Order: sequence, then structure tokens, then C-alpha cells
Amino acid sequence: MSSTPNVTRFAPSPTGHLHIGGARTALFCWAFARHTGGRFMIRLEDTDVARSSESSAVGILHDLAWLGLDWDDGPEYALDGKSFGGDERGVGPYRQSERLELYNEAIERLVESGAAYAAFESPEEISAARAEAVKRKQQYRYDRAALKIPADERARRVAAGEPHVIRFRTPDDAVEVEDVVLGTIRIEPEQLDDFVIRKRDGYPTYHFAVVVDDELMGVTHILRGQEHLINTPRHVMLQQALGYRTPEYAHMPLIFNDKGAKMSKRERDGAARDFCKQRGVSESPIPDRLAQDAFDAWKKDKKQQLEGDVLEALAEAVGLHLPEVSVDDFRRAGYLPEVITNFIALLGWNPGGDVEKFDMDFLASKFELGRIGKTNARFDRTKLMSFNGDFIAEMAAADFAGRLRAFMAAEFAHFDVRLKDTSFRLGEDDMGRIAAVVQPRSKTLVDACERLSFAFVDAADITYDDKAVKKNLEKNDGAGYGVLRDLLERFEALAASGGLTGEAGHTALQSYAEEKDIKLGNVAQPLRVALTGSTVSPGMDETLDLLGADEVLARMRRCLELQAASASRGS
RNA sequence: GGCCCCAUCGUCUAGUCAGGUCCAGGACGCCAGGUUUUCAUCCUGGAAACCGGGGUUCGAAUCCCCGUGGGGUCACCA
Repeated sequence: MSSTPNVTRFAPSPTGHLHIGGARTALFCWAFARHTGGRFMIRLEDTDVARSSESSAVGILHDLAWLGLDWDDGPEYALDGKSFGGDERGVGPYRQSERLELYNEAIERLVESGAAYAAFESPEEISAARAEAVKRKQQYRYDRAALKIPADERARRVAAGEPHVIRFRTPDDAVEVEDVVLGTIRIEPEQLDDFVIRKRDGYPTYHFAVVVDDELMGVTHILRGQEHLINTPRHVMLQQALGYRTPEYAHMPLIFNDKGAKMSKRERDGAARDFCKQRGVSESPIPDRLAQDAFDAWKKDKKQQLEGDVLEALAEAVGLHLPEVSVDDFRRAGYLPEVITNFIALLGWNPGGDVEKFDMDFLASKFELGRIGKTNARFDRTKLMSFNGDFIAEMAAADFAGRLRAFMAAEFAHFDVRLKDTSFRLGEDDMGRIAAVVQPRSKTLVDACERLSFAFVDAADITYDDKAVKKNLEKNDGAGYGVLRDLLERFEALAASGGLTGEAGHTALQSYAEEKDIKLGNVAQPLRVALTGSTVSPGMDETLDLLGADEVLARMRRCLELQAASASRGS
């Protein structure tokens, strides 16, 4: 066995949220490192100065940590008392913007040996030439015009500070790449031109930085998406020119959305746009945040993207659930990290046989590159939700309660406020039984919170669902109200003796139904509507317990008062 | 369009590398029935795929070729 451990890396560009496809790549890198006792490294590829941001970098690190992908080397980050990253191997820094001298050193070597050269065409000239080639239906390749300039003159112009890029002089031989997943890939030299390795602004391009860093940082295995397959020959050529090792490559299949298109932030705009068009939404649903003319322009232009929070506000206003794309989206939609990692691991990998529910330890113990698939996968949100619901149902009660409580603090602020408010009927101590009520029936944490919303409002603030009221209370000359009045009497009697518990209430319901010889549903549903405003709620005894005797009676009385008020208006 | 990659139920996939145990298995979804006071569950059953065509072989989902389809890529983005 080799004494040096395998090193994998996940190298995101901090230009936005962590995409679910990126998370899958990171997960496989992590799993391979853990399986082989190697190291998992994070590197931030921030050579695109204009689009990179520190907030994106922090967001990505947070998402990785939240998913449970602990990294050994890389930017330091702490979450929930655990810390990640560091520079134990002394191969940092881990931001490419802090490694410019390393790239420049390597570039100097290439220029000196003639393997790379300065070129002075402006971006405009290049794009014009490219447009010309496209017009002639030819593939554009740089014409090496700069090489016609004598080398000493090129050096003089560079020294004089003339703006230029550095291009790599592509060798004339075909390149073969051994890919662990796809086998041997051969690229003929005419497919590649003298690509830029250092931009006008002095930053290396991705192709160059990645090759230098992977060498200097001792990366042994490069796992990445298949969209990089064609880049690999470039990287191998650079490695050969620089005298570097060639690491093992494993290109993994891509993840698409349910329509077979690439999953992207744009998809969320598309979903909202289609929804607005279908529903004939002609006026901006959020005029104070999105002006009418901006709304119109966005609806017309399929390429236009709204700011994330504006888009979310719009979706909420029209009652649309946006498709999740980034890890952050899934977290806020109430998916659990264990489920997300389990599910995305299955997109392009599986342990063989019929096993498909597993945890990170299992993944780490079973993960092998040989079991990575070759075919692109579609992301099925319905199946993810099913997994999430199963996982929630099987969680230890205390664990679920803790997660739900944390989720409320992060995403359902008004629940959080009420739980901390000592005058409210529910408090922190009730969290266990609150969670227990929704645990078996919730698909996501958002689902759980929504199912609990009835318990966090005051009797006076309940909004009654019209359909529910008509069907269960008003129908048959207000038969439901009649039932409710009878039940109120019995419940009041129970309460007076201190016995209006969920169980007792439930029993009272059953005996009432038997006495009157009516279906239990015709008793329970009117009560359910009176207590929650809708036909959907947890079990009756649980609902009664959660509200407590006083609140139950208050809600029943208010419901009957509303009926009286509406009757007196003669409606 | 050039080049590269891929191809099993609607979807994720097992099986393919080492051809027979596969009239192709599992999961999600779907359909039908049942349980249930709502919701969510749960139970039973069902429909559902080896892209097409050649070839190799006693035998092919598995190997080869062609076609077709899908995807990727052709930036001073990564």
C-alpha cells in the first residue's frame, strides 16, 4: 500500500448557492476519500473576480457542513460545534485568488520553454474572428498570429505593460485520457486550439489554475461532472508540459430536472413565469417589490431572472411552490440533510442489489468508483419527498422534536416567538408533544409546521375555510352547527369536572354519534372545522390535547357566534 | 454543425465488465380494491422496460457493427 493517502477535492466557484449537482459531486469526493482512508479537500475557485463573492463562499461552506460533508483540508468553517478545514498538509491557501504567484511561476516556466506565449489581440478582435468562423460554419481556432511576432518583441511589449493574455501552445499529438468511469477518451489535436491560460486581468483561467493546484495540493483523484470530460485533454497536456503527474479521473453523469433540462436557477423563474401566464396573472402580485413594467418585462423575456427573494415573494403571493435547485432551497423547504445525501447518492451510484436507503457511514463504507453509472439522471422531487417522509417517520421522537424546533427558529419565526412567549398556551416544554403530533404525518419540516399552524394562532384569529364551513357546518340547514352546539354542552360539562382531555373528548364524540345514530365523520368534521378552520388536522384527540380545554371551548363558542352573526345579517 | 459521451418500466435503477439461474428484480409514481372521523399513513393486487436493425454464438438485456435518439462541449465562465 502507498503511504500517501488519496486526496479528493471539491472546488466550487463561489458565484452563487451550492447547486444540488455540485452537492452530489462533493458527496462522491467525500465518500471516496472516506472509503479509502484519504483526505477530502475544499478549494474555492474564485478567479472570476467579477462574479465571485465572499457571501457565496460562506454559503457554500455552510451547505457542505450542513450536509455532513466534513472536509479535512480547506477554508476553515464551524457549524454546530464542529469545525472543518485547516491546512494540516501545508498546501494552502485554498482560495485561488491568494495563489496568483504560484500560477505566475508556472506560467513563466511555460513561456520560457516556448510552451506558452503572450498574445495581444483584444477580446473584441477575438470575438469578431469567432463570429466570422461561425458564419462560415467553421469551428473557431486561434490562428497563432502572435507567434508570428518575434519572441523578443513579444517579451518587450509584455515588459512595456501592453495588455495581453498568455496562451498555451497546444501540442500536435492526440491526447488520450483514462477515465475510471468512461474508459479511454481520445481527442485529436485539431479539436483544441491555443487556449488562454492567463487572462488580461492577470488571473489564471480555470484550466490552468486547476492543473497547478491539483498538482501542488497533491490531489490524486478528480471526480467531477461529465461536462468537464472534454476539458480533461487540456488539463493532461498542461500536466505534461509542466512535468506534473496525471491524477485519476472519474467523470460522473449529470443531473437534470424532471423535464430533462439542466437544473438551474433559471428553472425557478421559468416555473413562476409559466404559472403566471397560465393563471392569467396580468398585474404584479407584489407591486411594492416588483413594479408593473418590470413584471411585464420579466414575463416576456424568458432569459430574465428575478432576484431570489423577489422571486420567492412573487411565488408566495400567487401560491406557487418553486422547484428547489440549490441545497439552500431544499433546506428551507424542510428536507433533511441525511435524506438529501442519500437521495443524490442514488443519482449515478448505487450499492448494488435492492438497497437504497442508507446513511453516510454506509455510503463511506461501500462507495466505489466502479459503481458510478454512465447515464444522466433526472431529479425526481416526488421520490425525494417520499424518502423525506419515510425518514421523518422513522426518526427518534426527541431528534425530530429538536430538528423541528430549530427549523421553526430559522424559518417559522412567528412559531418561535410564541414558544418563547410565556403567556402563550404552548411553550418550549411542550415541544416534544407538539412534534409527536405531526411526526407520523409530515413529509417535510415545512409540512410539519403548516400542519401545526392552527395551534399557534388565537381563537380570534382563526380563518375559516369557506368550503369547509359550507360542507361541514352549513349544509342541511346548519346540521353541523347543531352538532357543535350539542358537543359544546358536553365539553363544557367535561371541562367543569376538569376532564376535557383528548381522550375524554374523543370518547364523548363517539358516544354522541352512537346516541344520535349518526356517522362519526358527521360529528368529528364539524368540530374539526370549528377548532382549526379547515377539514385537515391531526387526529381529534391530539388536536384537543394540543389546544387544551379552555382554547377548545373558546374556539367552539367563537364558531357558533360567527354563525349567529352571519344568520342575523340574513345571508 | 465538428468532436466526445451515453442508451433496461413514466422516473431512479439491479442485472452488462467474466453471455445461460432474467418470459428482466427493487424503489418512487400510477391504476384498482381494502382499513381510516379529516390529513398523512397502512394493507392487497395490477399495468409498466432490455431504442431499432444486422452480426457472433447452441444460447445475447449482456459481445461486435450500423442506424436512431439523448446529452456534453466548442469563452480572456468555471
